[in-house]
Amino acid sequence: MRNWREKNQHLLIEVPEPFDFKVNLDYLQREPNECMYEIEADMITCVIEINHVRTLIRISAVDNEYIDIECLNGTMPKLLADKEAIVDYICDWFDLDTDLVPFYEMGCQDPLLKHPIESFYGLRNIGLNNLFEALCWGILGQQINLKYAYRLKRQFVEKFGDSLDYNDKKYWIFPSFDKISALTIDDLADIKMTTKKSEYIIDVAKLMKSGLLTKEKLLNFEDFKQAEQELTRIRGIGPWTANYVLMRCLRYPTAFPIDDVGLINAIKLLLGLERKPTKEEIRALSSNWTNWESYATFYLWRMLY
DNA sequence: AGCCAGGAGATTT
DNA sequence: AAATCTCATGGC
Repeated sequence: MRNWREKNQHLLIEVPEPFDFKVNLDYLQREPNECMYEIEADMITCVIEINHVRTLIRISAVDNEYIDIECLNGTMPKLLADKEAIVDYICDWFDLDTDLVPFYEMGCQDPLLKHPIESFYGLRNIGLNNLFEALCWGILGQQINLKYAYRLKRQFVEKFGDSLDYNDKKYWIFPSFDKISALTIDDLADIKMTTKKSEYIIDVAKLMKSGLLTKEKLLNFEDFKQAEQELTRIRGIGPWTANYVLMRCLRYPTAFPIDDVGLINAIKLLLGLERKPTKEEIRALSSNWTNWESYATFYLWRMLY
């Protein structure tokens, strides 16, 4: 676990090097319709669940040396284990335990990664800690533009999620698989995702409720290919969604959504191509990214959005 | 107005 | 196996 300490009801986590809080904050606030957290005055406010207790936290940075976590409403847990759980959550979310130096050493000589690395130096692969949320977000976002995907997510969250109120604002908690598993397609009808997507999301919720699909299980595979296979066996989860979730939630460094249009368009942009690169061309261009495919994808996406 | 969107499953060839 | 169709709505 990273070094951290408590001071005046705040938790202070030492950040790794390289890390740039502002760059990560810019990533988090790139979408105005994001509904899972609020960002104001360089502070992130959101709800996290620690041992089934909902805690409203505010995250900021102290001179880019510490990440500062304040528990609002006097919700700082008493137990050391719960404080550590908050620290763990933040380390996971901001991917603080990955040593980025080898990525930058590789990437600074890579024709595709050179520019993104210079532009977003200190950016981490910001995660989606909640597996159900990551799966829903992946399924819901298939084959639609991102703006619309964020609208669908907001509708889904505001209809089926809970929220905490603080200073006249609502802070949302992503709907639980427990709740969604009990729904029918009709319940999801006024959220305008396709009927198929509604089916897939309810089925995934049922699978998670059954206990057959857990983060622990997906993390315990030797090889990410096995985890990928475990996911793609599920209806509605193809290679793109599987790799997206393995990258953003399970954090397999070799996860690589190679068919992603964002990745394709970022490469097209960076190389100034008239047409989209083929899959074979992308394979060739990414051949030196071994064990950093996930980070490379994240940085290339950032060039577009 | 018309193509495209951070795809996947089903169907046809 | 590989190509094609369908889902379906909105962004630009």
